[in-house]
Amino acid sequence: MSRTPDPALLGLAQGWCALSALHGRIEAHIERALQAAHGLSVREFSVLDVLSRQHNGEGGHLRMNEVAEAVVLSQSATTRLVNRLEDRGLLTRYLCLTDRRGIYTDVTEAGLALLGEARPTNDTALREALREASKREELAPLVAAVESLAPVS
Amino acid sequence: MSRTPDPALLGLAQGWCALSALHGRIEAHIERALQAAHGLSVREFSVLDVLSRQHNGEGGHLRMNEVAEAVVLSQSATTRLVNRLEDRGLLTRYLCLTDRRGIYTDVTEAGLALLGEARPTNDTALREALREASKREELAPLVAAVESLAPVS
DNA sequence: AGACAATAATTGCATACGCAGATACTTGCA
DNA sequence: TGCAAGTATCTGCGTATGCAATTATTGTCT
Repeated sequence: MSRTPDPALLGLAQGWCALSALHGRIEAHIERALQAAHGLSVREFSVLDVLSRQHNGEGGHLRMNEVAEAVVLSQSATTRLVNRLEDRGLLTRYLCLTDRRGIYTDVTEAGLALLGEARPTNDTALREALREASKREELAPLVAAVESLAPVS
Repeated sequence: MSRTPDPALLGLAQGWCALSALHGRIEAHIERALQAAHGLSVREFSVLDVLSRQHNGEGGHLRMNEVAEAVVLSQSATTRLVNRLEDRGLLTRYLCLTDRRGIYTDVTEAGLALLGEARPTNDTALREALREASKREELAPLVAAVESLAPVS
């Protein structure tokens, strides 16, 4: 009845399961920390972080759809997320001059300040979540993989 | 102005970012496939999968809160998720006889059948998503880590 | 037994999400 | 110029989520 069709495939499924579980645990933990301390959701923090990085080098600013892809969110959700941050004065919108379909965003001083405050909270919560997850047998190897991702360079 | 306080910490943040992005991409891809082919969400599939495994050995059935932890979901969301599956006739609820606070669930024949149909869809979509993600430089190492998670054993 | 804390599950509420359709702008081609 | 196709963003709608409060059951202590 219940056969094991493909061992390699079973491994893949387990890997995905572990990835999903680890992601869920970390996200929940950081979400609570950021929300309690700064009234920011994980995604809001993530967007501010991405936008602040792109602005740093004064290279090319990101269009809405590029932001959406960077944080893996639908375009509609990105629109509303940016709306929220704009309403709170954390960033500003402005149209692209050469193509008025495109919309750019700048993180304001207030946004950068909040981001700066929130970053330690985020990092601490991340470390805690990883430490907690590494206690679970099925998650430990993935935790190790994440920790060894960008070691030096 | 913008200093780099702790390189190790930066690595952690990048690792978490990659983990998050990879998870989001895989989930979105599988979600579309499962939804289109079987009207199942990723989480619904996940719950059916977990429950069917636990029932196999006829070991101990899972309580609601154990299910919630297994799929990393709040208890309220789990209640409603199980409600949906029960309404569709994919599983049944029954009270634990020795502790009437606890509630157990059995996957029905229909549930097992649907799960069996959906599993190949899930696996195929997972492979596609991983293959796609491995093309992205920042995700490739994590993809490799996931793929090498449960190789043999 | 009776009171009180602890545990399991559910429900009310506000919010964020994705999909599909609508709107605004640009580009290409006649 | 004028019109069709393509691209970027936003809006309407239904649904899933988490938190906090609620209900039901069990265990403990006197």
